[in-house]
Amino acid sequence: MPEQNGVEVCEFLCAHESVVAEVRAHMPDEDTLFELAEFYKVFGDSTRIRILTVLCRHEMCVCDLATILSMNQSAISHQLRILKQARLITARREGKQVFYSLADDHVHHLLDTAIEHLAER
Amino acid sequence: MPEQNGVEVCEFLCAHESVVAEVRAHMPDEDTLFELAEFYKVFGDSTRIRILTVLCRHEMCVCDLATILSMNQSAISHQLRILKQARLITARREGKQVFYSLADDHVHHLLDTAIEHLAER
DNA sequence: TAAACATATGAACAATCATTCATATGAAGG
DNA sequence: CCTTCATATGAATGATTGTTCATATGTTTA
Repeated sequence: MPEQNGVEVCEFLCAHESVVAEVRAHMPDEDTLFELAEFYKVFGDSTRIRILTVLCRHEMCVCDLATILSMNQSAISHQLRILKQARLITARREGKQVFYSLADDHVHHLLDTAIEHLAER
Repeated sequence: MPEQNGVEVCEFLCAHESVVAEVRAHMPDEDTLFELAEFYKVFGDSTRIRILTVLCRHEMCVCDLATILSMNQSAISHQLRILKQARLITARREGKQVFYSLADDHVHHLLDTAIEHLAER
């Protein structure tokens, strides 16, 4: 049994009191952790990952994205909106078309390392 | 209008053919991108992020986690299973209790940088 | 071995979310 | 202006998922 200041067994809910207290004191605030989860959630969809991967190579208009990913225009537009709200991509209108690209090098780098990481597995 | 090998307007679905062809040729395969999305999906839930944040500081048994996060034991157990399947955490049984901890330093580092990154915003 | 305790798990439910369909907005060209 | 084309968006739908409840598994102790 690991001892933590002599407290080793459950009290009410089996709490190792001192450890619980210590961890609680150092927890980042709820809002930050929620935001963090929301940020990851955006990456947690294969359509959005595919869009980002494409934009990693080249800026792209909506219908080209739809062609490449074999999905209809509406679905792509909806996902682009989510990516834009998360500030991962930016839009540039040129006549009738709208060209999307990665928001900054940081997103680019984030994607590159993620793909590398997967390749290593 | 940006020109791509002279093709600048939509054909069937407004495709800038050469760019589409070039991007298609360099796309990582679907399975890899799907896996990547699945990986991020695990981080895309605030309960799981909170669990990981706690384990970042200290290994922890299930009921202590439940206490800290003010959730019932079953909910925690379900989420721990998901984190374990994703190889983000490992379990160590000690008598009646099971202690969970981060799988390796890589996960630890990944979390630290993520929280840092959010703080900067 | 029976009881108590910590954890795991299956089923059910509610909530969230991605996609589709229909339609609206906004720009270019006749 | 009216039409055509590219994109955006609201509503509806089907699928996925987090949590809860009830219960099972596995371990210790009386």
